[in-house]
Amino acid sequence: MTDDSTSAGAAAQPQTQAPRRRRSGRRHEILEIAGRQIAEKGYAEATVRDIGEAAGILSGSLYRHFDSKDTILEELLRTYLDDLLVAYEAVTPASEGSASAALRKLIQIGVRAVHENRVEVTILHDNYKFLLRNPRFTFIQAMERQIMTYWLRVLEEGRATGEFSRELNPRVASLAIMGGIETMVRWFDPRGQFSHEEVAEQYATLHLNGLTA
Amino acid sequence: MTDDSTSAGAAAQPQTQAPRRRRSGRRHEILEIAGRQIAEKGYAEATVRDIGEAAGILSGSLYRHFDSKDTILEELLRTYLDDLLVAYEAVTPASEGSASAALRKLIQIGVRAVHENRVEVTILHDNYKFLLRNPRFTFIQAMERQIMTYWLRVLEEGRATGEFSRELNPRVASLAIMGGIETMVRWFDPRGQFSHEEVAEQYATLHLNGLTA
DNA sequence: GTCTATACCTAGATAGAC
DNA sequence: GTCTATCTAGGTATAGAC
Repeated sequence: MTDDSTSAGAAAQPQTQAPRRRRSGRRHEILEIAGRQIAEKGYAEATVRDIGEAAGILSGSLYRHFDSKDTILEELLRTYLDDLLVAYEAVTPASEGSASAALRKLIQIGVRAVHENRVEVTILHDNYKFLLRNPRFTFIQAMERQIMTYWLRVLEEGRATGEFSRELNPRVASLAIMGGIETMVRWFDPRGQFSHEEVAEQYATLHLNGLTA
Repeated sequence: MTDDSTSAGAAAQPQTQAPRRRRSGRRHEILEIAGRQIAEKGYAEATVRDIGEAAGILSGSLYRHFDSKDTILEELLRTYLDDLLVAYEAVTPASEGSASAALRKLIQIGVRAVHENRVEVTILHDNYKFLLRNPRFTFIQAMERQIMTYWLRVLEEGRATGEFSRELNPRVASLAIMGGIETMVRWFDPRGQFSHEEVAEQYATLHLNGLTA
């Protein structure tokens, strides 16, 4: 079950034992290697033998670091989604200015995530059906629902103030925009014609023009 | 290889032997059942035993109808993409009116495909990585590239005539729009708040506003 | 913490009777 | 065209020596 809740109580914790974020070095290194393998080949297709080989050890040795292959995947995705949620959360108030400014930020965060966390976004995108059907990964749905609320809040506010068109349903518009961002993982090349900032700017132009009445 | 070119010539064809579209009934029925299984569970996860069971036969019996599991998948996707290409091809000239009208049609075709060919679109979306990495399915890339040229032609024409904004790169804009359409497979519910025609209309509104300068 | 060796399972596919 | 029975390959995971 790999339940890392601090059930035994934190009071009894001895001196130097960092309970979380142990960053054992090797463990973290293997996690990154595994992520690259899974992103490149797909979760089912990247075997534990592949991951072991890429890390310079045999598959059996992986199980000294992780309970199972699923554990590796879960750790990768949880870490990423935690950070993404924090980033989105910070922009949602939209207090500082217009809804347009807030939407621009949402788009920038999404596009940047594709660029900077390519491995995780790729894994999430390519294995979505598997992840949704697996009880172990239901946290993903919950976190994405949370992200959706941040988008909705911005679009609804823009619609309420008349900044955005009344014709457009906030949920449909959000999904249309987010879908376009997510599928970037399939074509975006950081060494191509456009940097990720430029792509974000184009997306923002397109959708802000599109939404404003 | 499944090469169905009419190499032997059509002249020597005997009377009642329909060479293509044999629609043997049972074969076609199994194909639809298999499609549903694969769309629901994922290609790797839908086993030949699952497919057989859903069809009321044992897995071994499937091989009287199809050479392999891959054959089933290939036939499903080829048929769908063939039809989709034809639909897109018909609209591309954009001769009849403005680029806006043409783009609206492209969007309608894409959205309608998600609705009417849900099984195939779902399979294509969920197993994209696998399909790209498998030499047997390279035809998919070729056909999608062809579809992309249709979109590009419309967006470039609109940009050339000044109908669409110069700031937007046609390829980036196409991908943003198409990505939003494709990911509909993950949320669109025909019995939900909006029909597929209404979703298409919203998408068209959003993106036509977004593109027009 | 890694290796050797292997258990155990499930997948796609096949042979031959009916 | 379906069933019975089974092969073979390759997957995750484990046990125990080093």
